[in-house]
This record gives sequence, C-alpha cells and structure tokens, in this order.
Amino acid sequence: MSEIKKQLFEQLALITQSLASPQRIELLDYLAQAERSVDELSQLTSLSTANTSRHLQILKQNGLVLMRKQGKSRLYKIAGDDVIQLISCLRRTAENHLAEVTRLKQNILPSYIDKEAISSKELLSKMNTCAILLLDVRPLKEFEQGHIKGAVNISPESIEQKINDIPHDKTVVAYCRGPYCAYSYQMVEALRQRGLKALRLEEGFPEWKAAGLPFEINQVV
Amino acid sequence: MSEIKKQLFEQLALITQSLASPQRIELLDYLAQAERSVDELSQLTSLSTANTSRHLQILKQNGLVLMRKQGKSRLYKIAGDDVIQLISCLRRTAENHLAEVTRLKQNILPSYIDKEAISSKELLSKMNTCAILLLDVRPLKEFEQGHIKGAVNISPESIEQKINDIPHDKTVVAYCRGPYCAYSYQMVEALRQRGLKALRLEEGFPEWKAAGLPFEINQVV
DNA sequence: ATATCATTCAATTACTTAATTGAGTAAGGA
DNA sequence: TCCTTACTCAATTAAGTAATTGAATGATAT
Repeated sequence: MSEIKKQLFEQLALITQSLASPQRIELLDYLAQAERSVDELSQLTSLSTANTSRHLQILKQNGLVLMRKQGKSRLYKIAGDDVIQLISCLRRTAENHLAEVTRLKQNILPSYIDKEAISSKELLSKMNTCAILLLDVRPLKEFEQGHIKGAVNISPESIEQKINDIPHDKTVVAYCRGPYCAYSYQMVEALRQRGLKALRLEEGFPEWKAAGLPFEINQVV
Repeated sequence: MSEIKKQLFEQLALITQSLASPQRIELLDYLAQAERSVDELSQLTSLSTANTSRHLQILKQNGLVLMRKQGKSRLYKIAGDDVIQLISCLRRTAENHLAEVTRLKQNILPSYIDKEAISSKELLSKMNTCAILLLDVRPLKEFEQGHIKGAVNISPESIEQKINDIPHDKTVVAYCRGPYCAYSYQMVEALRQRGLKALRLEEGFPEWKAAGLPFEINQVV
C-alpha cells in the first residue's frame, strides 16, 4: 500500500485512540451538553483534576475539543457537530453489535422503559399539527447554553415541584441529554401518573443540534 | 455517575479500541469493498497471516466484522452498514480537525485534484434528467459483490484498453472505493484528455450502499 | 499578597501492541 | 489414507503506551 494511505490510516487511528478510553468518552458526553471548566468536569466524572486535565489535553491535541481561557478557568467544549455525530454513530454501532449494551440499556431504568418515544422528525411534524408543550429536562446551565427552539426548562431536581403547573390541555414531549440519560424517562413517568399525555423524544439535545434542527440559546446574564 | 453508565461507556470504548489501530482500520477499509479470506487480506495489507488473523479476531470479538467458513477458507465481511457509516464519520472528523489529514489528502494525487466531484444526491437527480454513463472503477471481484445500480465495470488495470470504447454522447460519472482511492481520479483524468465530459462521484460504493441507495449484485458464477 | 484554577512533572503501575513461533485443527484433493 | 492448504491458538517477546497520583509550578483575579 502507498505510504500516504498508511499515514492517512494512522491519522484516523489518532482519533479512535482518543476515543478509546471510557473516561474520555464520558468527558465528551458531558461536553456535548455544555462548555465546562476542568474543575467542573473533574467533579462530574470523579477523576482527579490532574487526570481530567491530561485527558482533556489528549482530546484537544487530536482535535475533538476546543479550549478557551476565561478568567482563572479554562473552558473546554466539543470541537464541532461532526464529533457529536461520530459519538452517535459509535453508540449505534455498539447497540447493534454488542449484546452487552442491549442488556445494560434494559437495566438502566427498568421501570421507565418507554416504547412510545418519538423521533425528531415526528416531533417536527407534530409541532405543526397539534398543541405540544416541549420540556427540556436538564440542569439550567445546559439549557442556557442551547435548547430546542420553543422548549421550556424544568431541571431534574425541580420535577416534583413544578409538575403541577403543567397544563393538561397539551401533549407534553420531554427530552434530555440523550439516549443514556434518565431525566426524560422520569419526567414522562411522573406526568403519566398524573394522567397527562406525555411522550419522550428519542434524541437528546446534542443530536438535535448536530442534525441542524432549530435551536436557540439563552445568554447567561 | 451510575455504575451502569460507566459500563456503557466501557462498551463504547471496546468499539473504539478495536478501531484504535491503523492496521485494523486498513483491514476494515478492504472489507468495506468485499468479503475476503484471511489470506487475501494478509496479502493486501502485507501483514503476516497469523497477525492478520489476530487482528480480524479482535474486530470480530467486538462485533465489527462477521466470519463464515467456506471450504478451506474463512471469509470475513463488515458486520453492517452502521460500521461503514461509523468509519465515514471518523474520516469526516479527521478531515475537519486534523491539519495533517488535509495535507496528506492534497498529496495523495496532486495531479488529479478535481473540484468537479458530484455528490450521490446530485448523481441521482442527474440520472433522471440526462444521459449518464456510470462507471465502476474497481477490481472485478469488488464489482461482482455489489455495485451502484446501472453501473458498468472497468477495472483499474483495463482503463487504457477499454477507454476508447466509451461513447462520446453521454456524460460519464466514475466512482471507486471511496475518498482515499485513486481509481476514479485516474479514470476522469484519462477521459478528459480524450475530450469526453467526465465527473467523479465523491462517495465510494460502500458509502452509497450504507446510505440505502439502490445497488445490485452480480452473483459470482 | 494571596487564593484559585489549571498545567506540568516525575514516578509508578498497569496494560497494549505487533510480531513471532510452533503446535494444532479442519477441509479437500490425490 | 495421507498430504496440502488455510487458518487458529496459545504463549512469548520487546517495545511502547496509558492511567493515575501528588507535588511543584504557572497564570490570573481580587
């Protein structure tokens, strides 16, 4: 094989090597939601600061995340929508070919398994034809850095507190971080117990945004 | 973080770890074109048989390829279209974020750089509106295992020999293995030197098939 | 100046990788 | 039946890479 082709494969392997660590995948999973500092990420993942910093540098070196300095902190974010799509592809492949993933997904939330999830496409068409209340069930910080156009935020901790304010005349669609996130399941479960019509969006916000669908950002004050 | 989420990330890392070796990416690149035996792959990649076999087993263990026995040989093939899409995503990410890839791609065939490539979408619409001759520029074996519907095969070695038979009244579109493959560039170059109107399809056959676009298979006799 | 946040360094431990060897198996042909 | 071909397997090598920690250093804001 040509030398150049070999070198190209080596470059592709740089990307996969960056992704070949559960810790770094977890970091990317958090970064897919919002830009964050080393310290925040270190707390979210329970890795030491030094270790988190090193993992982030490997990701940065291979182009998967970007960094900017802000005051005392350094904020990291996903380098682009293509990276989110790559992780989505990865998830899909794992689900299709690794039996263990299927098993784990069934265990993640046995009581909330919901066959009635709708796709982004279905949501878009429903929004045109009937009254939908779109709920973003993620921490406020993530909502502020981007959410589906028209969505209303109810952070996971405040579900119980705010749930009674939700009007009964609309179909509720809830979404959260993505396929491995429990929040939208919990929300749908809670709404149904109260007799509301509730559906879960299959995709999370990162996939929605990466697909080029309409979203909006609330500037942090 | 929940234990299950950690385990899910570990499963994702199994896939990326399988892909985290230039040799295995190369093997997958060949397998994306056609089902092949260990021996064939060993010759294509210049790896020893035992080494090739071992790499293939790692890929198989993590669900990226499938194996079947046929007579004395064991034939390996890509496990599914999702794997081809994953590799496409990977390539895209590498091109977007690694400067070295851009540099290498410019070097791969400096004389054949062609801005006039068309996408699969454009090809499909062109096929409805004007007379197109679609050329598959890959070895016959790969063509036989699947090619774009309506395509005619001219194997890379026989370009010079068959090129004068190509009618001048049609627009020629040539495709080959994919973005890192030189054959379609060579074909377009040769056709243009003879004054024919020729375009290159951006995508290779694996991407076309993985996108669910129409293809056909010639059964090997 | 001092506190805060992050990076870097050095050292340790653990794992991965590629390649090789030699034995072993299984299918098919002579 | 035995030989050849095609591949696998298990064990081993050497080299390399990775993950992690704690301490030291560097940068920035108050």
